[in-house]
Amino acid sequence: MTTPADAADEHLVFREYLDAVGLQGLASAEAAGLHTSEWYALSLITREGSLSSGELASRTGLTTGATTRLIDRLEQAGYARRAADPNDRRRVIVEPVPDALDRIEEVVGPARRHIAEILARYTSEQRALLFDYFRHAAPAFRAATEEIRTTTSSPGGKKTTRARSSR
Amino acid sequence: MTTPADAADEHLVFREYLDAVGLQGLASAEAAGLHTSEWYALSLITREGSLSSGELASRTGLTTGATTRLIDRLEQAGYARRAADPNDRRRVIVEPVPDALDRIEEVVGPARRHIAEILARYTSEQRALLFDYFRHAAPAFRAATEEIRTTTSSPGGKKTTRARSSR
DNA sequence: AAAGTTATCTGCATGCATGCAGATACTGCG
DNA sequence: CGCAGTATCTGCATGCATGCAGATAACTTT
Repeated sequence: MTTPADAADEHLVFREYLDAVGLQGLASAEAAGLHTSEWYALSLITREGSLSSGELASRTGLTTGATTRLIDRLEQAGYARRAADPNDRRRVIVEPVPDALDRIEEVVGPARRHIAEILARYTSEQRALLFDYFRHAAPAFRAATEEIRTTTSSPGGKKTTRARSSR
Repeated sequence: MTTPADAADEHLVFREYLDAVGLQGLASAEAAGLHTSEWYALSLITREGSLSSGELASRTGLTTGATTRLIDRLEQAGYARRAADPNDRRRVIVEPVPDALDRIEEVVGPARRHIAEILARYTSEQRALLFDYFRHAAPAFRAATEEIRTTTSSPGGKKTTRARSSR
């Protein structure tokens, strides 16, 4: 039965929470040597298992050229690797390097430890509820991310540096 | 009574949650036209109320020169403004522009809406618990951020472009 | 009031992600 | 087999955040 004052408070609390988590993510990414595009791409190929270069381009919203360089960086950093598509030798399949995810786990370590301390003060039932929230919130955040990205980026359509059919 | 299997599951769930939230933050920042340093700086001055240019430099880990440009960008984007320090006319005090925070609220809107849907499915008591978590987790994430930043950045000490006293 | 110290700003250079356009390699259809 | 379409890569150019070092202004001490 939240009173209006509580509602405003909840608003602020959530705002600060988002800010803090986002900042932590940013710091982790920086520590891992990952920029926005790289993190996004790595998250994509990790969740999908693997993606072709072109698919990665359209999902990230980058041109195919920029995506090639993006894959170069991910590969050089050891987070991903190129593989050949047996059915179509033009295509390049990008997949995450398993060990690399452990390296990311390292940079996320501080956050995990600090949060573990917080979680330790709750009962098992309460923890279960929190993890239930985490489980449901993750897709919600991903949906929000997509919404933001599609709203922001020009809907005109990506230049994909395709062979110019005109002429 | 979490079984080992559950523990591993919790690990993964939390990992995905962090990834999703971080990505959302990244997308929001991009939509707001804020880069890492800018977001961090804006978060700092918002929480502190105001900060001098030099303090901002040391807190962000940037040189004073880079901080000047950082403030330029924040000011031009309308997120912050410069104010004079009445006690020391050399100093520049940076403070957030109140209205600007509303603009950030906009880009965070999608996340807030999606999460609101999730939260709506819990009881008041459960929501209270979740917000209790948010309240405690925010400082924990900030601590983790500091830990990551200080661990990563070279501990040698920042070049602050100060008058080189040494010779 | 002169000298030294401190706070911020500015010019220059660098590194880097990205877009664009052409190049290359491969597929599939006729 | 040849040709059109497709997937990825590469060279060039651009924009931008940052570091570095000097410049400027203001405070502090004696």
